[in-house]
Amino acid sequence: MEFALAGIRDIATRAGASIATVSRVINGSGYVSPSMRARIETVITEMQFRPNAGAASMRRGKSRMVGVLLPALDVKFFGILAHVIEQALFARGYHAFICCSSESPDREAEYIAAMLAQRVDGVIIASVTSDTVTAARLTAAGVPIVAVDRAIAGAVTVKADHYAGGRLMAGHLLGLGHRSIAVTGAPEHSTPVTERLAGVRDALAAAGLEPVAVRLGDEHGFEACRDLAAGMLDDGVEADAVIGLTDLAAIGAIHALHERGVAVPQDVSVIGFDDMPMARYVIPQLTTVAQPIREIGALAVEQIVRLMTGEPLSEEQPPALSVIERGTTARRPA
Amino acid sequence: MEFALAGIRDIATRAGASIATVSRVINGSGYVSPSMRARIETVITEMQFRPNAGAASMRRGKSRMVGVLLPALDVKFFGILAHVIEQALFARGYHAFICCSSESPDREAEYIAAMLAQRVDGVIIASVTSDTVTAARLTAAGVPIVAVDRAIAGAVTVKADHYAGGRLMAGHLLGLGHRSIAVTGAPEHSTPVTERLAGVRDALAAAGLEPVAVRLGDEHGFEACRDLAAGMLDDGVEADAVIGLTDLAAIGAIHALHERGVAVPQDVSVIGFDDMPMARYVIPQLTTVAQPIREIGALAVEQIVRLMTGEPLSEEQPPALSVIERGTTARRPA
DNA sequence: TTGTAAGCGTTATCAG
DNA sequence: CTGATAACGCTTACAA
Repeated sequence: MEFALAGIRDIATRAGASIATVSRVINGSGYVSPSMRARIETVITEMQFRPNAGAASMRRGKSRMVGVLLPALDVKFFGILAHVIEQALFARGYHAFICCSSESPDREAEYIAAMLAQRVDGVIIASVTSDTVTAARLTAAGVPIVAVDRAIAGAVTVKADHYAGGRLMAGHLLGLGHRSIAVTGAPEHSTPVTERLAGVRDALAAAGLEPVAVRLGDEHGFEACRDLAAGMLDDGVEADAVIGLTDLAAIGAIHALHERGVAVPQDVSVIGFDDMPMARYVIPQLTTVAQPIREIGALAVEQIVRLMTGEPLSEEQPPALSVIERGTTARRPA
Repeated sequence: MEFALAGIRDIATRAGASIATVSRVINGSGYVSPSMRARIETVITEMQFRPNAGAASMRRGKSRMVGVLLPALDVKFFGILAHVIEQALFARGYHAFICCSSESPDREAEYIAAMLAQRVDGVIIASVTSDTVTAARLTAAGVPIVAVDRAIAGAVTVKADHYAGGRLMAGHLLGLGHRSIAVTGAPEHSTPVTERLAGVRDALAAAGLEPVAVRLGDEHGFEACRDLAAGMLDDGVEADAVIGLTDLAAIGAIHALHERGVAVPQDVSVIGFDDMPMARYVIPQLTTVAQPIREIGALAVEQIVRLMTGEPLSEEQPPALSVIERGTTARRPA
């Protein structure tokens, strides 16, 4: 015996009130006498009543739901980001509609359509494509949007300064006396990765240097990253330090190095980027540049909420990146 | 100049048709003459029309949305699970409403309420509490439910056989000649962890043994796991092998061991559980018991869809667990 | 302080 | 083959 969820009418009848009054107590709007309110509240809990969000949204023109479109959830970085955003949204009374584009532009477009259909009040997105069209689609519909981690031209963007992060990685190695620096990273077409690389190149150039090798790949899994570094090593590249454009790329490099009998950091230093938990799993633990991911998520939520409520944007910026010195970097052997 | 999204009426007027006809082409239901259909479709794309899902759901009594309630997204296991489930659901025409209970029963209840409000057609849940009340809440409302990873009494459950996994871990070590086996793991109150422990104990008992130590904790982060093992070692526990009830617990143990100058696997063997990507990050790579997480997610979706559509349940079971032998286990030194 | 009634944007049932 | 029209469950003026 399965019952349809109770409706506002059922509550009204059972409590001997009108649906308007019930609505008032649900939303805490307008006056309701204490006795009436008590009676209605009792019935509501008795009948396990939950106002139909779809109906409310339709009537109200607001869904209190925000779309969150990320490339993946099974990639640690985005898993954390999704988690932070979801929790922050919830704390402010919004629900997250989380979707994974799987790095596919088509998929991304389909999800944008779904979000439009759900009448989300706003969207937080780490867009696969840096083109403006998906953003335009949303803005045309009057849906505010904030880009996270990956910028979108013309949209409010919350992200770390990956370029600066690149400079930090190179700078740290340079400060340790390294001069022959190789770079590996993936996925190749991700803008954050590209920006970090640019930072690395510029910092090196400022010292009159350039990378002894740069190896980028599309696959960003562990095996792929290790193979990327392995290929480089087997091609005879001689480096006294390697920069992983992500922590995983760095860890892959460590494995490739280890398999070839070169000691980290005694023979070669390795530095990563992100400071994901995995950075501490390897022995010695990975030196890396920490990205303030939780603050980024929180700020993205702050901005979308302001956009949705019409408040002025926050001037706040995510905290700067910083080098976390651990065990995989050392002064260049003399 | 921001426009409200177009409605079905706008389309109807602009195409010189009735809303009923427009509805027909949207849903592909009933007959519509080709010419009319073409005209309407043009207008729909021109105006970027997206039918309001809330309204449709209200009218239809089906939202094509399923709630997915997990303890977290920033824990790799659940990140992967969420990803798999989301993609599988999407492929079948459903949208996922993903929520994180953060291991809090109260939070879980709030999300159940939210899902009820969204009128989800079904729920997939890895429940924090093994009690039946949250499930009952859903079933009372006629919402089908499938439990994933963590069983719920009376509900369709899709999970690995953690108990068997525990036996596998112990069995592998026993087969290698180890006799003094210690166990660490977290979070302590998670049923999968508890079940694995039971499997370990039983397999050991069958060999006339019992763990030389069992250290469980609530925190399941890296530091916490390492400290757990460190405490055990510092208390003078002598083991020739340690079982990590999760990969992270195992990795924490490896670090604790390493810090104390004991070599893995020469002096002590270590085995984990889950076969998360992290198992391959450590050197040597972690021997572990692989859990068929993607298949579990896919099967959970299969079952909830059957429940929602009234089809009989699938008899299929998730594939069995298996030991992935890598570098952290070795025969007991003579 | 509470009730009546008019929608919100769809879908589905009838007629035509 | 197409068009009125009645719900669906709620919020919100406007009355009482």
